[in-house]
Amino acid sequence: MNKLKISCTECFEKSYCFHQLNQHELFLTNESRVQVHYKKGETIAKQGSFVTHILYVKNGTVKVYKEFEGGKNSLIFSVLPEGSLIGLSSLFFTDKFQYSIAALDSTSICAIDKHVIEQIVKDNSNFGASLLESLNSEIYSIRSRMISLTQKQLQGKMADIIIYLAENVFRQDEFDLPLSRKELAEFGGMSTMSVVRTLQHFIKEGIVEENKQRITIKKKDLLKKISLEGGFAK
Amino acid sequence: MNKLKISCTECFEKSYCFHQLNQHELFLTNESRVQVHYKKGETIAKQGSFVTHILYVKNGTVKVYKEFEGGKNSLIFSVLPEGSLIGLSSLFFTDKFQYSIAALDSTSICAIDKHVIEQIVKDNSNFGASLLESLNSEIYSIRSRMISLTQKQLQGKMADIIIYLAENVFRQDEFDLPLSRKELAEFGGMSTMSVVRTLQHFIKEGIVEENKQRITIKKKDLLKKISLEGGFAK
DNA sequence: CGCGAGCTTGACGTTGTTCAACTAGAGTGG
DNA sequence: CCACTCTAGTTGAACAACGTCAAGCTCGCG
Repeated sequence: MNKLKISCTECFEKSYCFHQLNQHELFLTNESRVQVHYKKGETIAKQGSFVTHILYVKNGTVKVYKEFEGGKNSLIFSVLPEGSLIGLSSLFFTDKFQYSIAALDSTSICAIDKHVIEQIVKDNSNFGASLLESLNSEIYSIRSRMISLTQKQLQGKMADIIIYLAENVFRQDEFDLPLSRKELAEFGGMSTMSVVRTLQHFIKEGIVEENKQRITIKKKDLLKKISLEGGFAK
Repeated sequence: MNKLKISCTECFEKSYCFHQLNQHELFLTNESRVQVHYKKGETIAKQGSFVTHILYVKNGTVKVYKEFEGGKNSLIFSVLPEGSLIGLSSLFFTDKFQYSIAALDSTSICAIDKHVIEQIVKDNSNFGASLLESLNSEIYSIRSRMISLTQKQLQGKMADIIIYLAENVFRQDEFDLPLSRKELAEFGGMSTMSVVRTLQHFIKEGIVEENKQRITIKKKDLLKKISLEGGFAK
């Protein structure tokens, strides 16, 4: 039991929100906690099903996405690295997942009972405040993506995606791309073909390199410039 | 003083979050409260300036929008009716407005000191919980708009805008349109010309009527169908 | 009565998608 | 170890959607 508690404490080191919890509260979350492992590509949560738990990405990478009728295309809202919490946006709001979640890599998830979290919010207002901060950061991020998707041309969107992955997900300019061309398209609100062409263009220009799955950003300044100018570069 | 307190209580009747406040807390908000009136078209807050207050729309209608370099075009994130709170998404997060706010109608705003609100969050966790609910509702709404703007064609987007205004802003199928064609375009992520054409098409089909500024939805089912099918109707 | 801003319309150009054919590489079974 | 297949990626050409340009219109207002 004590061992579990320590484990839970370590688990939350990467998540700022949980720094607000005291020992007792960590004990409660730990009590209600279940850890599950997913392989690349597996569905973690399905849009429409019940949200009984808040999910913590212990390690791995996941995508949050909306599925549409017909089943073919989707819209990926976010790609999240380890240390992320999923489902906060259902707190006090809905008991159904509005979106689906899938593993992009081999991924470990800790599931914590949603009611336990909601109860802690009511007991510990600092925790609530830090959740507010976290959600506001999420709102800011969604709106930024919305600007990218609605105001920019292909090259600008593509640049934004690469910058997003480098800065928010992997935190370095070289990383293994966990998304297929099709998924990149669903992330950028464009067609698969356009992703291919735009990426190919970036590679030919020496802006990025691709080696197997490994992406290296070679000209970050130029990439940022393309992002700003929406793709009208030159 | 007592009179002011009553006024503040009434003022918040439309805003669910403030139901959580006790008499003392309502007194505090009231103490720090300033009421300002804006004419149609006036800027209430400017992107980049300091957020010192949370704004409550006492009456009127406002738009929240992102301005871009060059100054010509913008992206309207939301159109908010009376009873809305603006600036919640800056709580515990940023001290600058990320976006601008302007009056679409003759509008009265109550400004409440942000630090007072943040303090109340720390004292009253029910208030925090209800803010979480409110923000989560906002996240849901932003994502819905994101889907509309990225996945649908002109007709689908236009249908979504009309439905949004009817259901979320005016709460009836007949209302005075507070947005110019240009603003509708900025709301739908499309060009002014496309707004004109699409609206005109809807009018010719008898889906909506326009009389002066007054919009009347005549075939709501068809409008919803167009929204669902993304504009590929028929 | 004339002016100007917002609205409308058509013709045209650009951007990005679709379709279809082709290629490369990974996994499978003989 | 080699076909064999299957999927993901690539490429070009035709096409559709949407934006841009330019001109004319309407209506409120001085």
